[in-house]
Amino acid sequence: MSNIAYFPARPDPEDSRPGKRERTKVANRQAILDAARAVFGELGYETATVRDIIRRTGLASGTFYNYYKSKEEVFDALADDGARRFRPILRAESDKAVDFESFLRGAIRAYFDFLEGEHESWRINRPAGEVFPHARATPEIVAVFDEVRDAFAKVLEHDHAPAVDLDYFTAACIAVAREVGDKMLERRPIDVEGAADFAVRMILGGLPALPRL
Amino acid sequence: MSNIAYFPARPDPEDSRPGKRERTKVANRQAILDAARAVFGELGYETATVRDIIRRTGLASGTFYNYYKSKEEVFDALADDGARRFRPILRAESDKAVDFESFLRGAIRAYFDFLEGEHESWRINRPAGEVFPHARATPEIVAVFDEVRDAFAKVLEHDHAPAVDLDYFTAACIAVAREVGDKMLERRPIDVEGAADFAVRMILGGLPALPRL
DNA sequence: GAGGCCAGATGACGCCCCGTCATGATTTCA
DNA sequence: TGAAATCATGACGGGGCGTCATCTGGCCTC
Repeated sequence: MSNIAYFPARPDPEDSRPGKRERTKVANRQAILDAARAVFGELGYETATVRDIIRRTGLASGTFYNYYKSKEEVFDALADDGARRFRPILRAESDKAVDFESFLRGAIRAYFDFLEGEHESWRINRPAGEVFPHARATPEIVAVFDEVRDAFAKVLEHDHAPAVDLDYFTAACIAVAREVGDKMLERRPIDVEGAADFAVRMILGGLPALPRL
Repeated sequence: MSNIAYFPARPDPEDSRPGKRERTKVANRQAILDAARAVFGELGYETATVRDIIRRTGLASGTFYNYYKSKEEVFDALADDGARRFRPILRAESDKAVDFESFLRGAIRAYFDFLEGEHESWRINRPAGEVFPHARATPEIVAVFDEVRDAFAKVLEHDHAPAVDLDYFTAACIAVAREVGDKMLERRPIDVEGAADFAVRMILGGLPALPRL
């Protein structure tokens, strides 16, 4: 019975983690998010139920509602999460860009790379014809949109480009990126470079033709 | 008791309409469609229930299922209906177009006019934040997309324009039109001409810059 | 380390919507 | 006119939803 390392319940003194209470809360929230991603991937958003999600976590049904109000809210949280992870990437592109073209190319390339990565964790075994609702305007998503518009404004001004309708232009660019990105994911092999080139050229060519304000 | 006009149950001999059975069927189907449009407009797609729709028609709940399998199917029917009404308009533009620019301008202008018209019958009193699911790929919608792509192919070839990635290009054009169209509807006053000009110029400018196949 | 407190996990419950189906009413046909 | 076909009806079983009274166990105080 020497004093070898055997510390049944001794708390680690340098463990400055929050208490167990807080930790399980974080873990539960994450577990629900993970389960939701899997269930949405397998059953599709429409078919999936709150019970399907919570069942996969092993938690009780009531527990779900301690974290999210509804299936819709978990979905938004997932979308928000994606936007939150993408934001710094976008910001980096915006910082290193020297003109509109380099920013646009960098941002679209980054978005398509991001799409390809995310793609894996979502499109698992989705029933044919099932479709995700278009992501709603969660705070983070709105922030990304705003950031794109602001970056456009800044870079275009720096280029001494003529003023255009920024709202229309931003919306149109995001629409092109989203749609071409979607189509890109449906092709085999996935050609990020080609798709990005297409979107960039289309936008870049369209810009000088736009009506001036 | 002369033979004045008193024909209790005499069928109109020159009435070549289908039998009563068929007529009420058509009427019911239409009533459900109308009710659905109104209910979706007032409550939003998510909130609305099959019962909300059928209640407005005065029919029994079971009757709904003699016509549509679900709320989703009525929604698709409404979307399909819109596409079916738009198709001849698009076709007319395609027929009278002499080159890509005139076709594009005509088609987008027609779409935006159509949007502005439809707008009225839908966006009545929608709760804030509520959103319609993106229209699913119903047969008529797919047909419209195909028609756009085919018209693009025909007109571009006629212009001796260099070959581009038609799938990407069509998707991108539709995306631009849809997004700019949406934004157009949010502005007051609604400026169809301005929005159409924006979309047309953007696409027209982008086209020559696209990568050649 | 004993005791009390309270955040939060639990799952049974009532509610409502869903889709079905046996029934009856009405039209059509012979 | 009577039989058959069609279809509107609304009651019903099933199931997901969101709540809530209850309980569990972490945390804090002495």
